[in-house]
Amino acid sequence: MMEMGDSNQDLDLIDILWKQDIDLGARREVFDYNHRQKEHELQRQRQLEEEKKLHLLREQEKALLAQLKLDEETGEYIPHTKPILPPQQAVVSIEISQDANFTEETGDGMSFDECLQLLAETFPVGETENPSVCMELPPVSVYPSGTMMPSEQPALSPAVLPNPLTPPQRVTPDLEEAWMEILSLPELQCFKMQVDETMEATNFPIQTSPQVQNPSYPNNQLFPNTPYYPMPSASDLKTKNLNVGPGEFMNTCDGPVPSMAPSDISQINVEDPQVNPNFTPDSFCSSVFYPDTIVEESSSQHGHEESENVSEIPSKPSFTPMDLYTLSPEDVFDRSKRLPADFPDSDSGISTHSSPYSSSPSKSAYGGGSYNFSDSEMDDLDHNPGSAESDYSEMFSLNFQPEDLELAKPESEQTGQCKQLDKKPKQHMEDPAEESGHSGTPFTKDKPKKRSDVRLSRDEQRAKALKIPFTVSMIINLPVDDFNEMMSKHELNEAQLALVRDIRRRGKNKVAAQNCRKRKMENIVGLEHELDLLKEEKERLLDEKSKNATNLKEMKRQLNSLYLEVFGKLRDEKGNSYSPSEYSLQQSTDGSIFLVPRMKKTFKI
DNA sequence: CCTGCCTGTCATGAG
DNA sequence: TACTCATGACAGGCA
Repeated sequence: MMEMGDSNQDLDLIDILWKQDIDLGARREVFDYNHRQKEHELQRQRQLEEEKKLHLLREQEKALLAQLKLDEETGEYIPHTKPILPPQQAVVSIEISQDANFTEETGDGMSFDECLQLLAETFPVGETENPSVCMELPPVSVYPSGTMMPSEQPALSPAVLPNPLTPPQRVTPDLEEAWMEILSLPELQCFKMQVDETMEATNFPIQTSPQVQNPSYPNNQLFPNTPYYPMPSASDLKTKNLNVGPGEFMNTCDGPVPSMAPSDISQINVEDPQVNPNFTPDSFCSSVFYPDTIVEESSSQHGHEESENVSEIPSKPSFTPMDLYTLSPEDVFDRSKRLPADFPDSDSGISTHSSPYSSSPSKSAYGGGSYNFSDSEMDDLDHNPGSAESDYSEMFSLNFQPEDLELAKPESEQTGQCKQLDKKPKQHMEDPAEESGHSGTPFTKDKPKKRSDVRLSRDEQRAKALKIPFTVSMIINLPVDDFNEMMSKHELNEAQLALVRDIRRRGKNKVAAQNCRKRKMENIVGLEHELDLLKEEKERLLDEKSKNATNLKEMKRQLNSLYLEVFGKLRDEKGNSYSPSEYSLQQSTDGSIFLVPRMKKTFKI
């Protein structure tokens, strides 16, 4: 019912517009011809309206009967036991429901074929012999092929179209309005809605900003609202924008979708997903760098290990025999207390197990007693005056008391004490000459002492050999100022100074190397994780691209069908249809629709 | 004995 | 300028 009213209003409006065209000087014969068609059209519309009214009445009767119950005794229809609406109200409700259904159909739920069918029903003329489509569709202007507007021309304004021979018959504004109304009818709106839905379903960014639209194609003024497809070739885009005939629709799937529809359709701006700058930047960027978990783990690990160091730093040096050997107790205590606060080695955490803090004291007690001078650098010491070894056994008392060790070691180290104890025979095995009759077989299954421990002991032994009055841990880990202060308190010769500097350098470099390797491993792990994320992202994007391509193809197919449908309804003044191979529909900047001949190479003025 | 891994050390450049 | 740190390269130990 409402549809009928709208259609009638539209037809009346078109009629009025045509009458205005008469005033504007439209040719008489055209009007008369169209007027006859118009009357015929109105007659058909009335017939359809009557049929629909009859159908509606029948539906109402059915509905009423459905709400009544046949009284078997009297043979009469009586209302149902359940409350029902009064007949008049029921009719209204039925109408509403039907309207609702119709609205649904013309809305989102309407298929494209239904839209076309509605279009055909609303404009049934011009199907075969009836060329009265000119009544509904504006008498499109026919441009000579030579005036096909190349993209270089500023605009498709008929006023500036240069052809004195056959000046383009500009569609009058009223006719334009009628044309726009036709294109904006619900029958065509459904197509727009379908296009919108398709766009939304494909997650295409819809841009309406004029600055963004067609930024690289300033000459594309023939279709200013043409959806912007960042396609590889701009020139290709230009040419295809000018030729929007139906033949190109299916052949230009990679090209722009021509916009011969009203601007509301053409406002859709489709960007190539591959070029889409909005392509999940956040997630991607967040995945580019190390995951937070890794960073947190690393930092927490560092913090934890630093705390371990903090816990163990104060206790270690104070009970080292070297300290007792050279430093006064209060001096050692003060330095040890100061260590955790201003300990500069922020990356020392990685080497908890092998850092001088953990290894130096115990190794001094155990490994130090092994006299393992296998390192070539220690050869000189080996050949050196036995004072070194004697002093060593003297200072790092072989009669070491376990209680002292436990006091000197942090709890974390104490747990591995047995392991450390087991390493001692291994050192003896490494140097059979030093074996004192102990059988190494019972300890062979135990893990031998680490090289770092051996190296530490070497440095310690060297320091001991040169009578360096500091612990290796202090030499390595003291801040520069404290280290210099400590050095200044003792008169050291060149050899001692060089050794102290080497010990400090090697110790710090060892920790640095450990941290460097740890970071390298973390980088590898992080990159592997990032690689996995990127693979997943690639998979997802490929899937999305495939879906988008499918949707775009379907959309172009529908657009092509609609184009052909609309084009097929166009008639010239004689009622003949235009050939899609010779003409094409184009839209100018102001939304006007033109029927433009296709470019012919052999054009002559 | 060979090989791969781990670790320490050196050299070097950057801060 | 000295120092510290990071890192590649090399070598030794070990399974």
